[in-house]
Amino acid sequence: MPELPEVEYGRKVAHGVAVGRTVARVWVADDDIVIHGCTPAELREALAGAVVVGTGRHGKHLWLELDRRPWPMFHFGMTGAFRTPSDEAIQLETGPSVASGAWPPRFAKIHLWFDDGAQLVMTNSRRLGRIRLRGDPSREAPVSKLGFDPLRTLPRPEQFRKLLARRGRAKLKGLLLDQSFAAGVGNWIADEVLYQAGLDPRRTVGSLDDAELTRLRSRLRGVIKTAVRLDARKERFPKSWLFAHRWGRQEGARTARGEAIEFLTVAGRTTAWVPAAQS
DNA sequence: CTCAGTGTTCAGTG
DNA sequence: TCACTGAACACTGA
Repeated sequence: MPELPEVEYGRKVAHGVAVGRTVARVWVADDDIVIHGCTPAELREALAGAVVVGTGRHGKHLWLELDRRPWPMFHFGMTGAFRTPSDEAIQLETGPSVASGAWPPRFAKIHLWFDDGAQLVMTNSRRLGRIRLRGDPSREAPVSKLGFDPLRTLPRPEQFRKLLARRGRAKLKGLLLDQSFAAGVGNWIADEVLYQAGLDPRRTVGSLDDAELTRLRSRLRGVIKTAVRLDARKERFPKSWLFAHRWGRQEGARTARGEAIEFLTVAGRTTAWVPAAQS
């Protein structure tokens, strides 16, 4: 479920392992779905011998900055993660190979060795992730087509209002999931934000009054900041959140406050919400 | 065996 | 033009 906080954690892992180091060895999977728009050989050549000088992220995309172009960029899709040999840390991938701590992990798509012996692997079991090469990731598609990144550049209230003015007919859930509006929000963040803001996911943007609009913006920031601060470790998320109680679509599921959780399909996605708290 | 669920894109509809 | 729906993508795990 990599949404913005999980991807930001991936960036942090990559930053710690790679920045300031030279790529000593590269292995790339023979996978022409995940390796997208270039060949495995081109990806290897771009990386081999390069110095990693930084990392970047926008929404759910992240990339390594090298001392030469092009740069590799990564999207985890529904199941990807960055792994290191020692990380019992965050398990974005699930399954027996992860539990067993096998190294290199199953579903490895790219494996980097650095000059100090550190390693970094991107896994992607369901192959909806992508690895691309870009001359300037932040200024080219797909990143250039995305909206604001709520962690780095959440618009001021006035600008936020302007962005919403053009989307009056959109449902709130659909708006939040639209990557050209807010990059990095996925299904659980959208539901969490709407729960905390007390808004029905089926409401339209145009129906919001000023107070509701302020709550939406403020909870968007709050949920993402908290999840990022906790390194996307879900077991550490506040128990007051909808998050901990929504999984499994359990009949009779309730929040920590005892409110009934119900499920809908909105904007094509399973939506958990709390009728007693959202209107 | 079936099916839900993750994120994204695209074709078709209103 | 905008937004929605459903399908497709690939795969695991319940």
